[in-house]
This record gives sequence, structure tokens and C-alpha cells, in this order.
Amino acid sequence: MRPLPELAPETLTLASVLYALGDPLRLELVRRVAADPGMTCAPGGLKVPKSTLTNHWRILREAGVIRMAADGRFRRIWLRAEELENRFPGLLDTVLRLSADEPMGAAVP
Amino acid sequence: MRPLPELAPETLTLASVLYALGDPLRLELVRRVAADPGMTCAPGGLKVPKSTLTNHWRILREAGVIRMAADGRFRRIWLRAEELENRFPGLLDTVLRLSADEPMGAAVP
DNA sequence: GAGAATAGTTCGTTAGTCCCGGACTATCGA
DNA sequence: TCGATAGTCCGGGACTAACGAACTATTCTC
Repeated sequence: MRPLPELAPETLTLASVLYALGDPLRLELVRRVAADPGMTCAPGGLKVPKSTLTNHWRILREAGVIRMAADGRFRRIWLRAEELENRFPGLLDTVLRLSADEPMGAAVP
Repeated sequence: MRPLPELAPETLTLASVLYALGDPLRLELVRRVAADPGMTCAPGGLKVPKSTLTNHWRILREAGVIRMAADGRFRRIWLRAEELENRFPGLLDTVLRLSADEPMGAAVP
């Protein structure tokens, strides 16, 4: 399971993390990976083209929100929860808590 | 001082608020209006064209982050702190707290 | 092993968005 | 009334996002 390159926590900026989280689909992806660490790229029930998903995962990765590792044919995905907590204490928890009862979160097709 | 139209709190979405906050300049504007409620549109020390500022304030307004009111030649601006706190408890506080010690925040030209 | 199937990426096109200069509107002061 | 000031509107050029099609890499089946 070879890890893919990622940003050092010091280089993350608050604005880029907020930007990455500021999209309904990406918020849903983050919610899912929080609930299912190690999930693969293709979430069930989302009617979104693969190439679009790749792009959204890339934005989350480049903002430092998630980590990916190649595992055979798959990419496994995790939140970088600890590093985010160290760099931006309370942010991820707050967003996950709030997105949990966002009606839109579940309504993403 | 005639208030300008704004969104009802119920219609705000977490993603659009995060998106509005997910830009270094807008984050700086939010920081400033938090420190100086009732400020006008043109902040000192920012070398940004007026039309660009108008656009960023509009995005913050349409996301429900700020309120504007016409006051003669000026627009006065406030955070919608209470409404945001009711709708998204803890979010604004967390972002303001984190942006306070973001090196980038102060470095916006 | 050959060949099909699967997970994901890359590329190119199209559509939409952002930035910013310049023109415009509204208000205030002289 | 005239000029100055605060902010908005508009249009074009640069940039970005979405998505289908082609591609790569790995696994499964025979």
C-alpha cells in the first residue's frame, strides 16, 4: 500500500481548507470518509462521473484534508484528522458536527 | 440607514458559508469586520480594486456571513454573528479564532 | 499466461466564473 | 450647482470546473 505524496501540515492554509470544504459534494465526501476511514474513491449512491470525483478528491488532497494511498487497483482514503486538529484545532470537528445535521448533506445525488 | 436585502438564516447552507470563508482576502475582510463592526467597504491597507472588493463583499453577503446597510454614501457592514451562531453553532468563532493566528491573514497586501 | 473486467487518472472541450479597468449612480460638502 | 467621494455595474480576457472518452495499472477468470 504505497502512500501518495501529500502536503506538510505547516504549509496548509486556513483559507484553502475552508475552500476545499466549501462545496456540497466535497462536504459529503468528507462526511463519508470520516464515517468510513480507508474507503475507496467511488462512493455508493452518488451519481457523479468518475473524472469529476477524481477532481474533487484532488482538491481535498491538495488542501491537506485527506490522505490517499494506492492499494492495488484501489485508492484508500483517510481524513488527516490529527494533523488538521493540530494545525487548526476544532475546525474539522465543528464542520463534521454541523454537516451531520445539514439537510443538504444527505441530499447530494 | 436603509438595510439592504439579505437571506433568511434557514436558507443558508454550510457549504456556501465555508466557500465564502475559503478565500484569503474574504477571510481578512471577515476578520476586519469582526474587529470593527459597522465598517465601510474600503479597508485601509488593502491594495485591491474597488470592483473586486464589491464582488467579495457580495459573496460574503449572499452566503449570509455579513449584513450591509446603506448609510448615505457609505455601506456599513456587520457580521451576522448571532444568526450564524444559531444556524451553525461554533463555526464563526472557530474560524475567527483560527484566522487570528494565521500568518497569511495579516500578509494579504 | 491471454484476455476481460475493474478502479482510477488524464486529456480535451465546453460552459461557467473571477478579476479588474472604466463608466456610471448616489450622496455629501462647499 | 459643481466637484469629490463611496460604491456598483458592465464587459472582456484569463482562469477554472465538469464531464465524456481514451488511457493505465491491477486483478480476476479461464
